[in-house]
Amino acid sequence: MAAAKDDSAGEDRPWGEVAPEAARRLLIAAVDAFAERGYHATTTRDIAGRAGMSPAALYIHYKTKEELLYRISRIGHEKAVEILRTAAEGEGGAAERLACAVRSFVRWHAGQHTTARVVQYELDALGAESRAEIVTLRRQADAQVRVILDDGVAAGEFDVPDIPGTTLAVLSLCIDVARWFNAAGRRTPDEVGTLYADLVLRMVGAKPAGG
Amino acid sequence: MAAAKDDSAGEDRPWGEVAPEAARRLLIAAVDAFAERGYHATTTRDIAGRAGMSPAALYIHYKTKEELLYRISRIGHEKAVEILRTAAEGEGGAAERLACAVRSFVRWHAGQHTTARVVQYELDALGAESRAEIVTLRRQADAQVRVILDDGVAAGEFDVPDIPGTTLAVLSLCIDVARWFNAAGRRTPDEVGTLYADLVLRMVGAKPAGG
DNA sequence: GAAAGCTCTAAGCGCTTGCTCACCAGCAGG
DNA sequence: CCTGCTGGTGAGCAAGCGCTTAGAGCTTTC
Repeated sequence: MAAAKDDSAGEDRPWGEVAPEAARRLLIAAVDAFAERGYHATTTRDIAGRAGMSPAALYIHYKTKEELLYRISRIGHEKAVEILRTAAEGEGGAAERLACAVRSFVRWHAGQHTTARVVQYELDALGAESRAEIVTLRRQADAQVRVILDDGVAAGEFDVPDIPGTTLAVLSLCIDVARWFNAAGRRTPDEVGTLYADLVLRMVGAKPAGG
Repeated sequence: MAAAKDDSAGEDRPWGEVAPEAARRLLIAAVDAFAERGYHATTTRDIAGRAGMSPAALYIHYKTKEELLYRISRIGHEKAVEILRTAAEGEGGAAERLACAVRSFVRWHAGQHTTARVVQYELDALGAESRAEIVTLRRQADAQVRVILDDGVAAGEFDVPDIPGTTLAVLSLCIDVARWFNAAGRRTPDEVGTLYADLVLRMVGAKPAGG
């Protein structure tokens, strides 16, 4: 059980790619605020305040409040697609790749649940153009899981009567982790990932060993 | 497969219990608006407008905008608990009851997805007291599913290593239907309910027939 | 060492928000 | 015909919103 490359959810640090330090601080502040209170309930004053700056400073680095959300959403979705692609293109049987995909995807949604919450639930606060762009990324994520299921069924490893429906369910299950995680706080992201990988293998009727 | 009483998601009409006609119209308008744009992005003028009334009329029937959300959330959660309890207390084996619970819970989340979206995703727009009250209802919903899983494991019908975790996953899967349903619109609530009931039975390792 | 360029701030503009208040139509009871 | 009640309206208030603008401090450039 070490074929499909696993780790990819843990990067150096969450928002390293955001360029000027002040812009990065603002973006992180925005993620926290959006996750905590929602996009519309968050004020630009709140974001700037959390970043230790005046309200006007925000507009030096971002044109609008919405651009902040867009940036967050875009980077987050790219990360999500990357996680799933890494798993889908990994080595090993379909079951291993599916387990790996679910494990790392869930681990990300749990560990970075504040980011994930913004990414997954504030999508329609975006304008039409930005949203369309993000939806494209989302479809790429779907496709990764779909491919694994197709492979598994073709290889006789899985028993899945409804592949599109099951794809949807698997992704849905993983995504919803962002909603409830840390409400109780009893489980680690790793534990949830392992549990969910097991549940999903059962959902697709994976043969316990070798197929 | 007719033991556990099934239907309970379809009532006479959605908000029949809301007393004066104008209050009901306002509440329905609020559900639509909250589901469409989110609680914070919805204005009282928008709600009143959808109900064909002036902004001030809202305050004859509800003290604040938050009270509207509270009323919606309360009634919705009561409905959810009722659906799960009906299934949990039905006759038949654990597998039948679990399938029934998932089927009717999912059918509600899909069919009434606009209500369900408000109920499930706008919870923390509520004040502390209201939220606490709703959280109690939510725990009751959890308990219903938990009981079915306990029964199934005790009877040897299910194979579930982690009962609390699986309970969480089952509910999570059902709830997230409210998020994605009708985005595409290819499936009926019934179809999704049936698919999900099957997936959940696999998750708990239910013996295909008789146990 | 003055000019130019960034980053950031204090102050505030125009607008929208949740909510209120003075008032009014329709309809019962006498 | 007046009275009182219920359920509605139009106008508008105080507060808070996203965002702008004039200018201050600090480097960098020549």
